[in-house]
Amino acid sequence: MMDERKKQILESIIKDYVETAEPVGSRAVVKKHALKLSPATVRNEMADLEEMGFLEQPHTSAGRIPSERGFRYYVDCMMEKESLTEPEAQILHDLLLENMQEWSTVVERTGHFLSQITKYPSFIILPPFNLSEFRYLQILPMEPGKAFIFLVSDMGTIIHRKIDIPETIKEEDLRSISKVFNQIMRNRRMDEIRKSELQELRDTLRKKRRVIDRTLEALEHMLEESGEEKVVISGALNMLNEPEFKDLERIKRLLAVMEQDSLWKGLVPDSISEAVDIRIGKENREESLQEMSLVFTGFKGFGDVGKIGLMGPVRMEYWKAAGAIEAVRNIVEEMLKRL
Amino acid sequence: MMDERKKQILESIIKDYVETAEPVGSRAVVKKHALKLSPATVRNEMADLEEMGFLEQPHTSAGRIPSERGFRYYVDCMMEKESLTEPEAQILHDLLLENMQEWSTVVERTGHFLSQITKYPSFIILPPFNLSEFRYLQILPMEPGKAFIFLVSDMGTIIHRKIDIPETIKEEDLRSISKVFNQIMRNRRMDEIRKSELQELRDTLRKKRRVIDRTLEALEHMLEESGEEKVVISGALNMLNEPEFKDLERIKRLLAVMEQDSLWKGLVPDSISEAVDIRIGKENREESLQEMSLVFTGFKGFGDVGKIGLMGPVRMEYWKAAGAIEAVRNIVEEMLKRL
DNA sequence: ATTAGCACTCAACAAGAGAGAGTGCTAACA
DNA sequence: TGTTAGCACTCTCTCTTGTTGAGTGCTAAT
Repeated sequence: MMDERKKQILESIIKDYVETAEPVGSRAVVKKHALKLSPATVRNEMADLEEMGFLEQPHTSAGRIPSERGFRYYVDCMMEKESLTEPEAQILHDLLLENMQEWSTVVERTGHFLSQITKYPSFIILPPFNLSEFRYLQILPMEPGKAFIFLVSDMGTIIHRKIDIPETIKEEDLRSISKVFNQIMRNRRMDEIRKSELQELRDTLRKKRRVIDRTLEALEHMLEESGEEKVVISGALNMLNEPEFKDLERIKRLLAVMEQDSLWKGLVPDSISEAVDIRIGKENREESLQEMSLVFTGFKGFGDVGKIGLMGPVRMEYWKAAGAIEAVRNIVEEMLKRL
Repeated sequence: MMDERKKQILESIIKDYVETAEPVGSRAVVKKHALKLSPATVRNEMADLEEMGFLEQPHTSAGRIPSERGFRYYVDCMMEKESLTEPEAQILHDLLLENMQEWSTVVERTGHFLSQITKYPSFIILPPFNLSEFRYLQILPMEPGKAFIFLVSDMGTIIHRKIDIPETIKEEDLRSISKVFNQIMRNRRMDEIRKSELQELRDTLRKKRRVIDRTLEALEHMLEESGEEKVVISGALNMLNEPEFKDLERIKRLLAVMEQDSLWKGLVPDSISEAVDIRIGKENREESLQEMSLVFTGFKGFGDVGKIGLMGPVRMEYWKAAGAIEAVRNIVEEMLKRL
């Protein structure tokens, strides 16, 4: 059914179409790839491929373009990921393993890197904070009557919040309160720390009621607030260079999609890991994503998985994107392990 | 030269043009404002206004549109700021004075609010951290061999950094080190803390050399890094609804401008305060901003001034924008004072 | 000083005429 | 039987042309 020659022709058409964004005709296929066939033969094959659903015609007398099913077949059965070039890999390496002080800058740079080398917008979805491990809580006095609570996770992420405290309380007291909190909570996963336990704490430290109440309040608040995945999109502008987004309505839709965090958060974590997941056009559940493709994968870290990926038009260089994503995933995971 | 009637006509044209984005003709001016004049008379006046440089014609036989000078004249001599409506003011009030736990969310919400009610993208430029007052430094031990430095400013902004420490050192020691740092640095402005003083510190605490060296290193690093203004842009998408940005090239330029932080940082702080500053089209120094207008003002806070503003097409509702900016500036300043 | 009238200009839109690219089919060919 | 040349046909794209309508500037009348 799908003999070698058909494959070759399909590949030709895909490569050509991805590059030019124009329907490709039988003549072009022969020329570009120096086939020892006449256009007429290729036409017959193309008719077959169309019947199989791998190609389609925008109108009777244009060339063919690959259908989404065509891309899917190519991706599944023929594609080979294109790994990063030597210099690209080097840059990535330097970028991440060099100066990894702040987690937020790492994310920023990684996203930047991805969109730079692929020319597609990248997205990174960080897992919710409350699934990480708790490491440390500290209450620090500030000006009279005020204190800061710091909550530190294993990854070095920090959230903090201001609370009111009685002016009479001493730094010593705050320290001992912190200590008790820490005994219970140290190295627990954030989402395991349930309200019942917090209640228990409240009993243990009955004496310093005021401070403790405030702390617990703040803590609950922090845990709630932080239970959100964070979405970082980089290089959104790249998408505007793709000819499919030359019309205003689409651009608006596209940019609206990118601003809508909730949409990304719902991205199913299909990929248990390892594999790079590819969603082509209508394969995306979310309607607003159905005019583009996603290439993404999960990465282990933070005790949970985050997601990292690229988006592009359906006509995207899946091989390059998949290669880049894979490389970045590996290095990020390695980095997180070392930490 | 600029009699009452001319003003009235100029205003008509501006209002009309701002609303429709179409050149407005003599007929329209008469109709819309029920003037007791014939189109012909208005035409004569318009010819005068054009000669004065306040109007221009896209081509011989279209209506007139206000020139940038025309807008400038209007803004300077005729415009009245339009204050927020009662419900708008209420929302703003609730938004800011309600839940002001985290400074970053305040900024986010303020920007959001501005762009929501005006339909223009808003920008907020936060002053560099190192111009705020220093409040507190704390070194906290983490896992063996690691510690966190926290640096807290008067505004509650926090920066932190991980450092390596000898495993042998005790929490006690860290605390005493923190204490010495605090004695020197407490309530100083960040930019006053010079390297010479840090050197002095190093001498005082000669014993715990290793930790102190690391701390100082990190501190220097933090002070350097934090010396940046931060730019937050909100509601960028709104701009795409303006008909002047219906063409792709402009959109790209526009979005590129918004991504380019450095550009905003260079925005001269012309406004000593109080006044709302308006830059119309080519009045902007930066070339990439010359196809749009800015309405902004400084706000005192953080011991320095930040900037807050709106951007729009030259054909923008300056009256509304100026009113909104003023209102927001006032309430933000009040908020910062209370803190 | 204002206005009516009129010829003139120019962008925007629609219709029509090629041009060009690509197809599908048929018949010839190896 | 698979491949190829030839050819009529289809459809988009582009360029041209004509038409319409809004708006102007000028002149002469009020």
